Amino acid sequence: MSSDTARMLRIDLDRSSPVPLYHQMAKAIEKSIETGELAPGARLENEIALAGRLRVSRPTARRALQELVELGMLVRKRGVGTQVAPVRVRRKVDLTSLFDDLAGSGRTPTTKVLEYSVGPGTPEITDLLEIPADAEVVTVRRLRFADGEPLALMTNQLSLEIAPTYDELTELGLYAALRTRAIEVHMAQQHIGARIATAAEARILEEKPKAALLTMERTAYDAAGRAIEHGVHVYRASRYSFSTTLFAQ
Amino acid sequence: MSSDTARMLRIDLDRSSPVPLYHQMAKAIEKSIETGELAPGARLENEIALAGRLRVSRPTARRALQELVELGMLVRKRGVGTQVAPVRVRRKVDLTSLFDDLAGSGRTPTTKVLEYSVGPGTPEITDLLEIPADAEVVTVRRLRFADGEPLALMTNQLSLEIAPTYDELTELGLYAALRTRAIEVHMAQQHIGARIATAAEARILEEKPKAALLTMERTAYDAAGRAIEHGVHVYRASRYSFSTTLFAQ
DNA sequence: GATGTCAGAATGTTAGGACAAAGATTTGAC
DNA sequence: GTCAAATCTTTGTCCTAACATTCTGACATC
Repeated sequence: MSSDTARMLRIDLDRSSPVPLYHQMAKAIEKSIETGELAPGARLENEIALAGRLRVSRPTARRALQELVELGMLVRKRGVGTQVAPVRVRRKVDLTSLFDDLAGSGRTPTTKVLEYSVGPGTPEITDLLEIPADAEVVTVRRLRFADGEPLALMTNQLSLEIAPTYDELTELGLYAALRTRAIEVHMAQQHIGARIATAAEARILEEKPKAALLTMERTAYDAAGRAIEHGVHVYRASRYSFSTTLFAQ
Repeated sequence: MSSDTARMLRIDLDRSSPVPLYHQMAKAIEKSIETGELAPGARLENEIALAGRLRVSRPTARRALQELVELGMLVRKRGVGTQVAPVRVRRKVDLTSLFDDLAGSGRTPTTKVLEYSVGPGTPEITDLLEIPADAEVVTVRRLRFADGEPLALMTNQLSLEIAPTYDELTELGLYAALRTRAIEVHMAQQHIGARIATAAEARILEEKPKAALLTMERTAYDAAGRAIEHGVHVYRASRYSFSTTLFAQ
């Protein structure tokens, strides 16, 4: 009954590292789970034994386990112990992964910049970006391809002050270009909807006239709550859909 | 300089309550933030002073503050202190709120059950629900209205063993009915897309022929990772869109 | 006047201990 | 044999204490 007995993990801690001990522990256990050394349902040692064996205090061991509970990888019950959570329950939180999930799914993303213009913003956009009404706004329109096939038409607007240059934009993605300027997106609000393609959109996206499009409107903010960017994206519904994993509470 | 001085919050702790002290503290501070007593950017006392004043240990105070940091309501910096986060950065994580956000937005949701049938499931659905291939499956088709106007057509399939009765379903929502049977949805995987309405869908939803529909396919799981329910929903894109708030990392 | 150094202030990490609460198991009474 | 009480195991809460790290600002130096 190997699934019934607690598993003794081999964990090496580097006490001279600046990485906290609890995080080293958490990463080591996480790795054991991902490699399958710890199967779903497997019981871990109790925290006192674990702490004793690794020569750390119980709070340190607890914090490591807690970190994994919050990631959904472990489940703990009083009087029972700590078990590895079932696979499906442990996906990480839906991050602001933009388009580059394409690369992750083995497709090759490319981009064509259709427009890069600077000018005064409409009242709507200066309001959304929380900049003065007379401030200059950069408008970027890009066509995104996957394996050479058009997939999405994206219009983004940013304050001129933080906007990447045309060259930066073509070489990196928008968010990657912003990151080189130390602008990090921390949070975004999105609205996802659908509508029929206009004639121009259908032509650009190589879709049939009046095809269904998936639309996404996003405003991104940095950690201080300042608006960074507003985007209106339309995707070919025949080729693309959003996948998310949601958690209760 | 009231925004420069640390704010002394009045916090009452009930030490005879079964609610942990750190959680009582966190809730009290959260309330102060929500009522505006603590404005965004306001500095809190340092954790040692806070702990001393409330007669709790520093770890307890830290844990309370940490809870609020994870909710995005506080920002802490070493050598600086603890500040209230800007408003927009602190929305809670997108929960599995299903349709009942309608009620929250002031519209009146009603439901008409179009179909409630029991029978053997297709291989696809028994596979998704992880039940034996010859198991019986309940199929429910419902039409959802907001303020009397059709909004969505939802088809849900569940194992017969856990399926609510017809009566339960009409009185409560699907998830509420499941909850009365102690079945809690913990996680769901969703795919959101778009397509053109079929003639039948357009008629039922009172849309124009070939209107754009927003589609959502969802499989819901309980905390143990068991599949509970699979649903295929189509929404009138002219009347409905999904709103989400995403966080990096 | 610009720059480097240092002290103070605040949070971050880690230790070790005591007791409480909840679930599982064993024991005991009937 | 069955049910309830007692016990054990395990995690949850809370405490005190010490040291490390980082940011800020003041001071001194060049």
